[in-house]
Amino acid sequence: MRPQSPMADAPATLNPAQLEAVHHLAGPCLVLAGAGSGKTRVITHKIARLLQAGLAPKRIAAITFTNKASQEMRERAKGLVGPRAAKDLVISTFHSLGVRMLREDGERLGLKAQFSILDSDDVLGVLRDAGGCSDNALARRWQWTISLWKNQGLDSDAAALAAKDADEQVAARVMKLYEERLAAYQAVDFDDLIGLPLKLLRKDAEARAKWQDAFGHVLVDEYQDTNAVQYELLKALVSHEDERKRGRFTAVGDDDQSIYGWRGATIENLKKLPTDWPDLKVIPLEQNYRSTGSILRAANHVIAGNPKLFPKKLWSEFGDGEPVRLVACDGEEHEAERAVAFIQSIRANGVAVADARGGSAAVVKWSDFAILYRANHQARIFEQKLRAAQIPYKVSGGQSFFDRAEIKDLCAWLRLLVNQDDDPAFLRAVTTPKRGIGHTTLGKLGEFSGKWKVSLFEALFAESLPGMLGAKAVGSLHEFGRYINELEHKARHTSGSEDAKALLLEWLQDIGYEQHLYDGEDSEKLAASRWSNVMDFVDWIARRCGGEITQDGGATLESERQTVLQVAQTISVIISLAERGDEQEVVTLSTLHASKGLEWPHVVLAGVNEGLLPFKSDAEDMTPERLEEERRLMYVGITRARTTLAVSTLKRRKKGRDTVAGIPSRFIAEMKLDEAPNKEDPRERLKRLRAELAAKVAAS
DNA sequence: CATACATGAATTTTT
DNA sequence: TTCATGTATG
Repeated sequence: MRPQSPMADAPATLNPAQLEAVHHLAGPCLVLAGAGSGKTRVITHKIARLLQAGLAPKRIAAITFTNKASQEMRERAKGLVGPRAAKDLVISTFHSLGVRMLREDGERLGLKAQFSILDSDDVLGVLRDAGGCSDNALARRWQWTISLWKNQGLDSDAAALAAKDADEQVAARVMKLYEERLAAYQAVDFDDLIGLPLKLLRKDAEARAKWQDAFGHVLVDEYQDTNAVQYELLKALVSHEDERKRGRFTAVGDDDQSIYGWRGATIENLKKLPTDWPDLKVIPLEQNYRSTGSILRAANHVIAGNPKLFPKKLWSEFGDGEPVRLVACDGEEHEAERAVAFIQSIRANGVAVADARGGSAAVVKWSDFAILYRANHQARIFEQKLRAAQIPYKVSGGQSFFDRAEIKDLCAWLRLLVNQDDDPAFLRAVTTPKRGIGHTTLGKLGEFSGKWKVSLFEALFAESLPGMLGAKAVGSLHEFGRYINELEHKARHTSGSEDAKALLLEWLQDIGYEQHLYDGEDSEKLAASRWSNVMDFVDWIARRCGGEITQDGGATLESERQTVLQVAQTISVIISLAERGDEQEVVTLSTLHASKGLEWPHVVLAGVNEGLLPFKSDAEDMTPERLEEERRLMYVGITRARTTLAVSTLKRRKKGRDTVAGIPSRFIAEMKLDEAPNKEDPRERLKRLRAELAAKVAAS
């Protein structure tokens, strides 16, 4: 899934610290996994070790924070222990584990088994309603405050006591009403998915015994991101009555990468661990398999400014590599231009600077680059400059419109119209919505197409097909084929936004897509939102057919009127580009937060200025704790880079209409770049690298 | 008075 | 980008 395999350069065997972590099975274990130290390897190998020790797969729980992380971990585990065992491993998020516990035993708390889960829009609605207010911003603040309280394990009564000011008093009163509504609706919010299972384990001895027995070992990834309630839940799960079965868990995390304090994560959970578990085994992983010496040194210097919870210092076997570059820019626009220039120059000189470790990366790909920044809005200018330079990019987090299931469904149809030999598109279209063509029929069809080297669509109309399949199956297939042909004909001759829209709506009507969405989702709301995406998609196509005028980075583009089929062709191109492998050949733009856990050969840290990083808000003043978290954010940013790191600051900054002086972030001085013992002349360096590369090539 | 459009400001994000 | 607020127009 990731652009780069995180452990591409890891040795085949585990290092001593990793081994120790993997083999410590009996008691509680805290693995302090520095950036790039092979944390996922430790977790998956430990899972394998537990299986080897005789634990059943379903008794091993590995808990992550995001579904994506879960999926990735299951994939990694599968590669190590095989698909069979991997299938039964309990690899899930805190929240989905909570859902499971509540679905099975929620009734013990008076929650019916089919309770509903409110998403954050639902919650906002309930809060607006309960608080009698139409101000979205206020309701959001309530939502925020209430969620933080719940993350600390407070209910509305406790919150009323904890409320610091008038605003919070109000929030606590709204929270009381909110709790009553949720109970009445038999609904829970995301925070309840942690809080209620904890309540269950505390209140109900039977359920406690059941769940404590369910898991023989619990592994928690990104432990530094846990909030108070999540830790209590973990504790409850592994606090078995039987002394010999207590504390069977492995927490894996890095206090230096704790960057989610603002949403309730607490480092207290790390501090508490040694006291709560006196037999805790603490294992630091300090060898880094990712970055060059210069980059690690800068990272270590920066993080040295924070008080130490557990001493830890990253080191690596790689050479110093290139020094960290410092780029002072004349405003945001200039910064973006410099970043683009940085990317282009490395790509052009790829061979020379490709890999300071003498790696074999002869070609530098767009996906080797990332531009990281503090706040989302900073992405805008970079997008503009990248577009101008014709460099493909993606903005992280921004889940592409085309990635949504409903849009992919419809794109499959459009691709099929454009190219009837597109077998994957055929398979998706023919089964979406279901039209009585199942895997048996498709299997036969596939067999046939394989034998005669024709596409599935061609196979459809083969004369010998009725001999292989039942009359009913052949009938459905022919009907589908006829419909595709008819649709293609119409699409070829329809243009103009009005007509295009009519055609598209007629098509959706014909295939019963709206009904399909409502049938497929158990939540009506979700189905409705999917349908509204579909309508956006239809409008988007229709606009394109009408020959609209678009603004793109200042340039006005007037497109011709297009037929529906022409637009479908454009879409097909976009899709096939996006689908070529999982790995998109594009530059990544990401916030520092969203970059955690990822890595790139070449990274630009942008906008490293006082006020932005560390971030200063008018509302809150800078406490030492907040500054420390900002420093960890800088640390996370630095440690994303493998070989080249450019840190850019603004000498001037736009603020409103006027430009103000930009002050470089204090973190820049903290990197102590001037202390870097890399005094090599750049030309000498280039020579040396060339020589090393030549030696490598000669050797292989 | 209501709607439309422009302007400006902006933490960070998952379930 | 989005979201909210302000101005101009009907």
